[in-house]
Amino acid sequence: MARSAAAREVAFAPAAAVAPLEPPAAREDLAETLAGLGSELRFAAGQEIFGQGEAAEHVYRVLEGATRSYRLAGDGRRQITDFHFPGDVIGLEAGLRHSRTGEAIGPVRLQAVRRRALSRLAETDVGFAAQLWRSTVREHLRSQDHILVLGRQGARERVAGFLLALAARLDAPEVLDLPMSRQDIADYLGLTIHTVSRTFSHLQESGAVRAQGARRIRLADPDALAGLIE
Amino acid sequence: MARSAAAREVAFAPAAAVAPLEPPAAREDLAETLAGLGSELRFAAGQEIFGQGEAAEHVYRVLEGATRSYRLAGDGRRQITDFHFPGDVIGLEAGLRHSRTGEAIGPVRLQAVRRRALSRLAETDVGFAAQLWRSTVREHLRSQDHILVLGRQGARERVAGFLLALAARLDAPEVLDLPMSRQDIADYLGLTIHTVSRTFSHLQESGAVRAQGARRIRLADPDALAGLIE
DNA sequence: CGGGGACTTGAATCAGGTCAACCCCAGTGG
DNA sequence: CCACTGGGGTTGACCTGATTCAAGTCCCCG
Repeated sequence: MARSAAAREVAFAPAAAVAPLEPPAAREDLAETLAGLGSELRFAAGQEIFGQGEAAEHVYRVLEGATRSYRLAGDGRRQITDFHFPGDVIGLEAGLRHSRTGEAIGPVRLQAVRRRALSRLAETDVGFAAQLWRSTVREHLRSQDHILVLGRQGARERVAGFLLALAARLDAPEVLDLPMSRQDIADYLGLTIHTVSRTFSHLQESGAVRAQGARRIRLADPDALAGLIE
Repeated sequence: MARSAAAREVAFAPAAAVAPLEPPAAREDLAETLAGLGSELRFAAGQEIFGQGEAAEHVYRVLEGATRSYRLAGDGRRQITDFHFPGDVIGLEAGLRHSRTGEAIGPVRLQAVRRRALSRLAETDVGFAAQLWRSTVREHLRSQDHILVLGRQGARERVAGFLLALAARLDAPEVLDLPMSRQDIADYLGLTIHTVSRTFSHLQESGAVRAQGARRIRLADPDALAGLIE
């Protein structure tokens, strides 16, 4: 998404260059606001944090580790909708129930905040309500990007884009430590584990990437990766 | 989505059967609230209502006709993210700019509401802020469904699911009048126009569907269609 | 050091895309 | 009234990229 982000820069133009359309109020982040609230929790690798269909009683802020959110189709097919990292807020719902399942990828440290507390805050504090809304909108924009990827890109583009997006998100300009398995990546990108693996190999052969074990990827030539997209 | 909706019924269980987790306050619809505001507009077939990257100065409520929202990839590839029908609110953004382009499919009648008016309302009326949020969440849930379709379903499933969803949305239990072209459907489902056309033919051969011209589809056997999904 | 899950790789297969021809029909103008 | 035109849609033949099936190899953990 380094590239996708660059594309968006063009499409939406730097904010600074545009006359402000509204006061930059309530611009702080939801995660910040949550920082003081709630209690700390730990989950081991693979444990479920919340389940699709369960009552949504908490919201979680990721403190350490990584998580995945997914939906299951009627048969067993799994579609991972997103990965989450420290600073992200997960499990936020407007309805009564969780629309997806959240799981720890590795060991995870979380901060759990009662949904009730949020509701009450939102009812009195307009700025907080705006934060909730913005947070959902941001998630929605990420989903739209995801739709574009799944609807229109080939395997090369998907994997290259995934690596760049992850690097941007983890602030890892050089070496990327993937917390998730190949199967996770496949279920996120709408591919099979085989195609993902093969594509990694191709990227390595082409010199765009150098692997040090399956989970440690050096982005040797980010421009080459970016060139594969579109 | 008649089927997808049925699936959700299972996953999330009927709300009535569950102890209420929060008071059913502010449950009314955003579109209702907007009803009084703003002025009426008309667009001809194919006209752009708002463009990706433009300042988001209005929100629109569809009164009559159908619209499509899409994003363009770097090259020309188009991904339609959603279709909209009377009662839907389109062009709602939290940021300054539109993240997608909105176009009239056929002649459309809209009601335009200034974004400023919404912002002001949201700042004073907590219930309205909640409506904004819920509306975005609903959109986001639709996107998640879309992601599942694009990531995990084959052409048959996509087209069958599309027809059922459209029928449910238009309250057309029998005969479906498609406002959009085959190309639109293809760009929504992440397929080519050829595959969509072929798939329609297959559905017709199998008796699930009967076509009366390209745009008028009789859902002869909805259960058969539902059976194709998953 | 051994076992087993995670990962890789090859060969065969297939779904969907590409290329190309054609049909259908509404609108236009002679 | 009819021939022409052009856009939308359908259909066939072929091709290709991703899946499937089937062995392997690697390496992490006990």
